[in-house]
Amino acid sequence: MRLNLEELYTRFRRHAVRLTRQRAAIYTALAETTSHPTADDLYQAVKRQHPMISRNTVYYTLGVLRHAGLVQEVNVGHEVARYDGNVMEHHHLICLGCRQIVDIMDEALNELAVSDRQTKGFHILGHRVEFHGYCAGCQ
Amino acid sequence: MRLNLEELYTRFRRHAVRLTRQRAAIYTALAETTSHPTADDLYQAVKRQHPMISRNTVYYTLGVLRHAGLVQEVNVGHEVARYDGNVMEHHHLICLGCRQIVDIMDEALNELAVSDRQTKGFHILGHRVEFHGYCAGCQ
DNA sequence: TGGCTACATAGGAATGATTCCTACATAACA
DNA sequence: TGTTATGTAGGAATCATTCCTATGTAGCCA
Repeated sequence: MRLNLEELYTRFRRHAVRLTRQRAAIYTALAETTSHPTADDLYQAVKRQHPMISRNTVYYTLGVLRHAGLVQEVNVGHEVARYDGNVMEHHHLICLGCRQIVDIMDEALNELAVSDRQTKGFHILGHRVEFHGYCAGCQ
Repeated sequence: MRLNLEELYTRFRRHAVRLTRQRAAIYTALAETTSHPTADDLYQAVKRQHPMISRNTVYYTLGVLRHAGLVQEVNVGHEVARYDGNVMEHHHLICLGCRQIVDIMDEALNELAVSDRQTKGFHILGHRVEFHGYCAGCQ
């Protein structure tokens, strides 16, 4: 997905996030990939255009974007945090071989619920599903 | 669930894990709670009986038990790793307030599958579901 | 359009869970 | 009971992430 400046400006404005060159670069890098990069992947990518950018800015920005709902954090087990520019409700396939993460858009999964007997008095707001296995290349 | 020594001995034997005082203490502490403690929680608990135990032993032992399938790691977002002595197939409720984790045993969740259109060539071996919300106390 | 001000950034230091290293101890088997 | 492979303690190292702070700048207002 290619993003132009107006679109970027509108999105940030809508979520009350101040737009800077660094933020534009970080968000664009993330929104244009489906590979669920780590903070450091993004730092390395953005550094090509912004050699002076600091890792701290990347972390701080990801935090801001996440709070604003422009970005999601995806965690595979206890590994390094990875990020997802796709904020529509969706779930993940995780390859146990190459650790790649693939999005699944599936209405049935989105509508999943726990049986009342099992909610243990919780007020449930959302859920996450991850499937583990081996991708075509790793089988 | 109370564990006696014979039972412990049988379980470890069955999974080809060498039994030591430290391992017995760590595994027992974990198997007798449903609170999904962290490695440090277990270290603190076990230290009462074994003042000389090292944190390293706790980490190393949890690794061994996990590989042997006697213990599971549970990860909530990007927080500290937590452990679960319940190795039957099950899923989790997570409280966004107090961060407690509650087990859900639910056949329907265990049998969840992705629609074929969505497997993207993956050979799927298992899945995890976590529900997020607020527990009775935190609402 | 220029100036103000609250918020961003860079860069380095600090944190803290986890892992690594290694000398000593001990469970399990013969 | 002795041997040996494996476990343990303790301290050092790692490394993703967060904290600190001086300087820079986006966005608003006159």
